[in-house]
Amino acid sequence: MNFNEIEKKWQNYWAKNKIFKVENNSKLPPYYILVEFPYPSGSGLHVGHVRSYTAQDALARMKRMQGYNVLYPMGWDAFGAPAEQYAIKNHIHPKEAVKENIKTFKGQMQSLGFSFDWDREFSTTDPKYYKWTQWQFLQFYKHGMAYKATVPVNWCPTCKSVLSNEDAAGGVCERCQSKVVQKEKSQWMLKMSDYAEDLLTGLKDTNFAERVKLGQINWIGKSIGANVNFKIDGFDKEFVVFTTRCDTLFGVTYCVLAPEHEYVLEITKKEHLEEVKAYIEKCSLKNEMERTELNKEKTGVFTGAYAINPVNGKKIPIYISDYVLKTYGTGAIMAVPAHDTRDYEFAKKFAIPIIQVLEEETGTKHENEFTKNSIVAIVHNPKTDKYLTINWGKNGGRLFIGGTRKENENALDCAIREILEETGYSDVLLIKEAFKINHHYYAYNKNKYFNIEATPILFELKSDKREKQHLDTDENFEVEWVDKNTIFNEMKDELHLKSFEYVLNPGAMTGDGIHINSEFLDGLNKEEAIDKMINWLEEHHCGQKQINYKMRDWIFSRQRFWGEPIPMIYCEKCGWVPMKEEDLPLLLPDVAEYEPTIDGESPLAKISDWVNTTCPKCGAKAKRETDTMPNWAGSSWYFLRFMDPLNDKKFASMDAMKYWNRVDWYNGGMEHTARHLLYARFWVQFLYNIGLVPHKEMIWTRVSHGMILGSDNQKMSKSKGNVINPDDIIKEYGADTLRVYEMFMGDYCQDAPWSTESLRGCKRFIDKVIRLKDKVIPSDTYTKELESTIHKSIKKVEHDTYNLGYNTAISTLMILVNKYEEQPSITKEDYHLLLTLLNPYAPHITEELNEQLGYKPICQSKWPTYDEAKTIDQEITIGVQVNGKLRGEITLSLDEDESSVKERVCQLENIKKYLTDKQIVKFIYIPQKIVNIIIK
RNA sequence: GCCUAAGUGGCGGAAUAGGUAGACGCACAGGACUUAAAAUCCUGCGGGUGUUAAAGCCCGUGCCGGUUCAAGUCCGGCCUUAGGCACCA
Repeated sequence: MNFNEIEKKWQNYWAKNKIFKVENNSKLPPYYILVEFPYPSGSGLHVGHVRSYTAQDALARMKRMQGYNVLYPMGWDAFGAPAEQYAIKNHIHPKEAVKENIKTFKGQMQSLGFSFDWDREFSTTDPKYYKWTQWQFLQFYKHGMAYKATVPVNWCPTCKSVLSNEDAAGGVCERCQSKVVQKEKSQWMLKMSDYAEDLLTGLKDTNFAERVKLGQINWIGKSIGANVNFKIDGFDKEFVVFTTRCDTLFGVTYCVLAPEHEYVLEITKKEHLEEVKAYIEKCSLKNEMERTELNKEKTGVFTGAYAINPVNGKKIPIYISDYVLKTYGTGAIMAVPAHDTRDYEFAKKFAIPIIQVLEEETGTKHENEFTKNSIVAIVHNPKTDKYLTINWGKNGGRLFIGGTRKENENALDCAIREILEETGYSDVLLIKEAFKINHHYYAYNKNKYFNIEATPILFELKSDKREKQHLDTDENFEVEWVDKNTIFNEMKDELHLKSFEYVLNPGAMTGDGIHINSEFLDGLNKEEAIDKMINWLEEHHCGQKQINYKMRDWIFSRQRFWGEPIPMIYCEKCGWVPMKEEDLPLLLPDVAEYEPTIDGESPLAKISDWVNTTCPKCGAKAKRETDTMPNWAGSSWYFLRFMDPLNDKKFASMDAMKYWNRVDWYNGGMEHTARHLLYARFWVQFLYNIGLVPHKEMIWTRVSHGMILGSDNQKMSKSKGNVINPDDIIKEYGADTLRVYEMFMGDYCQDAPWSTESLRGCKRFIDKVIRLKDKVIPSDTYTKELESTIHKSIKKVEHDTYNLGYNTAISTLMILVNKYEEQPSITKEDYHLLLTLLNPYAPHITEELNEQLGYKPICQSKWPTYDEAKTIDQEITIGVQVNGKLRGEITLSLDEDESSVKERVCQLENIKKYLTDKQIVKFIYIPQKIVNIIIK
């Protein structure tokens, strides 16, 4: 019998006997394994799907054998743009296309032997399913969580269509290459922002990987700060800015409004109006990512208007610039160029003043410090690219020129004077003055602690003109020109090094420090100053503490045909009225045209029979909402439906959900770990709050798998011709080989390129397993020589299958097979054990061989147990190092004490020669790990 | 640009909590079996040095630096690649 027949045979056995069908009221402990249900595209199952389904299938099969009631369901996420595009192109109804694709997908999945409970299958496009998606939308609406709002969207004027940022990349429509504009559109929104805090705190009730949690945290983007009110000079108006750095308010030198800010045109002075309008026009062509790119040249225009800084009454200019977004914060910012990178660049470009209000602190603070102002002068010679230093040798090392400012002397004069006095150079040109540094140090010659405010100043040497130095008697140093590397290698002084860094890398000072030029904040650090400033703002009624989230409300409308219709009706008199729940589902009409209308409305808008209806409230003529839901809607709660898929009274009964408890293990692609997961959690939390699900978090562990790339290390795509079709592989090598290979190919969480050669290696492995059958002798115990290996293998395969170590589980099995091969014969029990361990990965061939031995089917048997005592070796070989270098190895018994180990180690030939004439400083023995002898 | 990962032989990748780097597999080379090929089996396989052969020695986990008796693993800085960045799903 060939492998294709064997596979068919067992697939039929599983299906006929409903082996994988699960009941909701089992006495066995429940275990819910979920893989993201696929989007059934026209191109069929991808080898990437096979990877994650196999991995979770192995887990499901093992868990079942371990006595769990395992729910491992599968369904179809079939609404969305690709199906619609496919339908338009091929002149076939999306419903038909989806039906066909599902058939293909399901057939492929069955040919791989996945142990899904097919009795729970559904598609998001089934009216019986989307009825509940619509019903849940109505709950959002009824609880004030769904509302209409006008939001900007990418709009292609040629295609008359809304575009994603991806399709509008570079400001050009992907399909027709015309310029994309931003257009305001009225859309249904879900108030996800209300759940920002809950979505953050809920993470502690999950077992998501740390990086998955971080993804969620960053998407939510919580920042604590303040809203500050700025009055507009000459207007009876004020605007609000959100800032996380209200401690820097004294350093504000301008403000920026988003180009779309409502006040812009009103406050702009006549002579600036034209320029401002042109700028707004230009911004409307850019999408958000282009606007906020940090390394792009800053642009903006002055409005001619001024705002009043509430802390000191200073007038500051108001600009508009595209780096400020209307959708984040309040759509307006205060700019502190000294302490914000983007503001710094903007200020430099527009020659706006920069006021330092925070000084970085270096050195260590001490009691009874003397204070003074000083400079660090750095002189660069452009001809030689060297810097002027003074070298104190042993008495202080290499430094730049430093000095104390005399009374009424400014930093620049001081620096020039000190350069002359200490080095004699007199012809220097000021390049720049960097931010001041607050430095603490101890002066040995004066036996005093100092706290100085130092200004780093960069000069360029104009000529070699040099006068006589004016040195004090204790100033005993060499004047030396050195290059950059020498400075980094030899200069140890923190202040001088920091000064060098400041003058070399211009930019804002964004770190912590102590405040200066800030009246009541002077001397405080960042955190203290933020608290104090918030209090001050609240006391003076010009601002208050504010928590801000980057996460925005969910735009829930799509102007497309192939999605769940939004069950809302617009009545001239009553406004938006929800459909009656008993009238659900609101079915998608059968039509032949799915193209959007010329004004960008959903195709549904053209179907007047469908659109025109009556108001559920007053009975007057009314119109249906013609937008549909996004693809994310159906996938936000499907895992709940799997718990109770046939329920026609509820989306899922509380009893069923309580039995299954939650998703124990959720597997999906890396690309879904941020958004899909967040939407699903939001949806569940809402349902929880209105009492419809048992937990606030219904997903416990989330795992993300890596992609399978083409053999050229590129993403598989038709155009690159590197696509592998699982059907071809199954036909030529068998489903078991494909499954084993995909589990063996690499770290499950990392991308891995396809290799047909490696696949053949896995085929050879399976052939070896088959050949082992010829060595089987009848006996019901393990072969003595294999016992330890067998127990270790059970332990490792079990552990690895549960901990994403599928590749090492397979390699353990390969090692086990190699060990079996070394034996002259193996027992029936040895062989049965191997087949059982391999079964989750290669379920068909193992069942077949197992049956030939006369055992009952593995899928109806128990997982083997191991004896911990038999997994521990009585002797272990460890490495012996001398001074950390491996010089030999030694085999020790577990209970050997350190002195005996030491004695034996020192007798080793290769160790002895290192020990002669040397003294053992330290003898390190870490049992079961290493011996390290430190000698001198 | 921002966020999150990853970088180890010719290749895919192993390495529990810092303890013998390269498990397992692929490719390759040599040999056995065969009229021959395939299949199978045996041996070798990071680089250098050394030797009749070996032992041994030196270097080696993207780059630069640090901590430690000991670093692929921890810390600081950089480079490269991949994924996400709100209408692809």
